[in-house]
Amino acid sequence: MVTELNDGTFDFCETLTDAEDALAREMLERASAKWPLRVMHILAEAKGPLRFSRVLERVEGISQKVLTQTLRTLEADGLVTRTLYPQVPPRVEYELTPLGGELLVEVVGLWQWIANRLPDFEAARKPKADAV
Amino acid sequence: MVTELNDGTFDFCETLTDAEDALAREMLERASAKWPLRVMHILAEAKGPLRFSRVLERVEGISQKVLTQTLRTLEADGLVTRTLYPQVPPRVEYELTPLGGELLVEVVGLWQWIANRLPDFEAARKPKADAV
DNA sequence: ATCTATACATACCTTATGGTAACTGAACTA
DNA sequence: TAGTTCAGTTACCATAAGGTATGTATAGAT
Repeated sequence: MVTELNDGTFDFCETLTDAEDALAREMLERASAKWPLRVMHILAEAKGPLRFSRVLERVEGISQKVLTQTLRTLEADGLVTRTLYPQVPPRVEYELTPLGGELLVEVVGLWQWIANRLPDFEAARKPKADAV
Repeated sequence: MVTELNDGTFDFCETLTDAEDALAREMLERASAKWPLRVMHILAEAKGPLRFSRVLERVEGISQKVLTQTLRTLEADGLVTRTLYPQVPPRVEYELTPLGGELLVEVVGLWQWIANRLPDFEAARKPKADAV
C-alpha cells in the first residue's frame, strides 16, 4: 500500500501485506466508530475499572444489549479487560488496557485535529449562493 | 469534553460546545469509514482529477450506486470537488480538495500507527490457552 | 434506425445494526 | 413467599446500509 499526496511528500507503508492492510483498516474503522469510541472514552475518564452499570449510565443513549456487544468486541481486540467477580449479584468490571489507552490517544488526536478545523468543514458546506 | 488517561497526561478540548463535539465525532466516523477512506485514497493516489468510471474501477468491490452516494457525501463535506463537463456522453471528474488531502494525511497517520502495532493487536487476540 | 458510451437514478431485495421489552439465576431481604 | 439486585441473554421489530438489475438522456457512429 502506497500513499502519495499531490505534493509528493507522502509515501510509506509498503511493507504491509494485503491482509495486514485490511486488518489495520478494520481496526481503524472499529476504533473510530460511535459506540466503541465513546465507551473507551468513558473508561479512560474513569482512570480505573468500572462496573457494567456505571458504564451503561455514562454512555448516553446506548442500550444494554449494544453495550454488552461493544464491550465484548473491545475485549476481543485487547482494548479492554473484563473481570468477573463471582459474587451474587455478580460484579463485572471493565478497564481500558494500555493498548486501548494508547489507541484512544491516537484517535482522540485525530478527533482533535478535526475539531480544530471545524470552521473549514462548515465553510465547505455553506457555499450555495455565492458560486464562482 | 475532557479526556484524561490513567497517567493524567491528557486533558484538552474543553472549549468545544456539545454540538461542535458531536460534529467532530461525526466527521471522524465518516472519514474513517470503509468506502470514504478508500475513495479518498484512490483520489490521492491519482494526484489529480479522476472520472467517475476510473474511480469505480479502482475502488475494489464498490457498487456504482454506493460510489455515487459516497462521492456526493464527500463533496458535501468539502473533501472532494465534482466537475461536470457538459459533453455527450457526460464527463464528470472528481478531485481531492486540499482539506480532503489534509484529512487523509491525518487518518492515514492513524492507520499507520495501528499497522505498526498490529502484532500487539494480534497478540491480544491469541491468549486462550495460556491464561495467567 | 439502432447501437454505444457515460454518469447516473430508481426499484427491489437482502443483510446488518440497533432498539425495546421480557426473561434468567442466585443469594439476600422483608 | 415474594421482591430486589446485577449482568447479562433472548426474542422480536424497525431502520439503515448496501447489492443487483434496469432505466434514462443525448450525440455520434454504423
